[in-house]
Amino acid sequence: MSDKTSASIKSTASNKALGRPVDTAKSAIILDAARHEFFNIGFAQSSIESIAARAGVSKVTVYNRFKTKEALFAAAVGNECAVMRKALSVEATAGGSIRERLVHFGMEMVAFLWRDEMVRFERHLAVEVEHNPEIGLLFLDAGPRRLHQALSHLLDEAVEAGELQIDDTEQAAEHLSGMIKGLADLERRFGANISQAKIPDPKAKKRVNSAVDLFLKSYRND
Amino acid sequence: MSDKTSASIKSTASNKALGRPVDTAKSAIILDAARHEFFNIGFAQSSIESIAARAGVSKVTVYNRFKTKEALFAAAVGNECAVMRKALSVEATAGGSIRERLVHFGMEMVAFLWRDEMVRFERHLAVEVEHNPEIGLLFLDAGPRRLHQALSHLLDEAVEAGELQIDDTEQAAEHLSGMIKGLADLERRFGANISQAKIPDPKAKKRVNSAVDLFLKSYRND
DNA sequence: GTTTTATTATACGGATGCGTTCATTAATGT
DNA sequence: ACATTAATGAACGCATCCGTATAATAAAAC
Repeated sequence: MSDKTSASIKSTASNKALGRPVDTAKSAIILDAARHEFFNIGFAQSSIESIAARAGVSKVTVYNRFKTKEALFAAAVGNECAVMRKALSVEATAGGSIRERLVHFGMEMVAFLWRDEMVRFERHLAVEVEHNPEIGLLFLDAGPRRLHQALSHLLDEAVEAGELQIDDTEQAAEHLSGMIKGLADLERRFGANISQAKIPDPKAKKRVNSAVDLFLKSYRND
Repeated sequence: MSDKTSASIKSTASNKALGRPVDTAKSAIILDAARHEFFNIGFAQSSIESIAARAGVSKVTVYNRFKTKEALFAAAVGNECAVMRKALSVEATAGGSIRERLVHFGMEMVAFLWRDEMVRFERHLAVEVEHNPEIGLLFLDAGPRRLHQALSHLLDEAVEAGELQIDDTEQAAEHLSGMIKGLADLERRFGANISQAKIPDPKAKKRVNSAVDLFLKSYRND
């Protein structure tokens, strides 16, 4: 992807490229501007010109880094997914009782999903998946599947520690995360503007707690 | 909405309107064509001209019935929601054991949600909600909230019949439907093309059954 | 200075599409 | 026949925007 540094095969041992060097910082700035436009007003409504303007960059520069508008969109999605990966990898659930750990996981998950940017990202991404299925898989691998693995792993550890008794931890993880999202997930995606209340979802605490209750009532080892 | 029949206040007792009558069938045809375009390729990608062509109608006729493109979209959404209401009202869950009834409900729900048209409808609707929150509420009232009420009602009846013991049936309904959708809901929205397998979701049966199992393990009255 | 490359500003060709206008034709009544 | 309204077809003004091209400027090495 970045083989522009070794410009010519016949070049001498001098690694330095000739002429004005590429401003590497600009790519990230462009991607950030693209993220802002694409996931706030959508792919079709966004224009390369406005993205370039927001990035403080010429339109031609954008085209020099990204072949086409769709390529820029795909790159922006990839970038967001990379950010998501990082955010989800820090999420090492701390100690406490199994109930506390599960509730903590659930509340973290809700807080993560109910963010305004996340809602908009999901919305605009879902539409473009129809036109470009790869970006959908990119997101699934970076977000949901990763979260699911993390929860499954948490359950596995609890099973090994003798706290829970579960045959199929992956199935159990799917059930728990499904309950945590619940009907509220639809309200999140189709309901009135999200970012009006400070708390992402006022009923989240109750929902997560009762979900964990129901979960533990069956799986707790006692 | 249809006060064009009583054209003039000063008109005589003759109810019949003057001149060529409006072809009332055309509105439905236009809405159907609009549905096809809007929910397959999206609002921005759809053009009034192509919708009119698909409907076998002049572009001007479309503008005569619907003031603007956005109004046409909103009307198409309303129409789809009306269809959804009808489809969901027929869903009188038949008899059988409580387990059978819940599994039946779950499988019907999955079959309904996993349809290709439903997936695309959700996708394209969710994006436009950002620009027009009303249509989101229209959908929520016609679909998810209605489904939730139906399930809650089913649970209420089972509680009254002594089959289940539940404090908060609405919360319980939310948990059950959440488990039924599970992680697969995300695969549905962001995964590879849906309509390749005949069965909507190959793991649906297992997921629904285990969800009902977990549900009944806590709430069954025995 | 010169050379080389990156970047900008500007303009262009080509296409699309909304919403409107106008003249014409079609379908009803009287 | 006539009057009246619906609907069509075609064109228009206006705007947006992708992707490209061109001339000028900026930043580095020599």
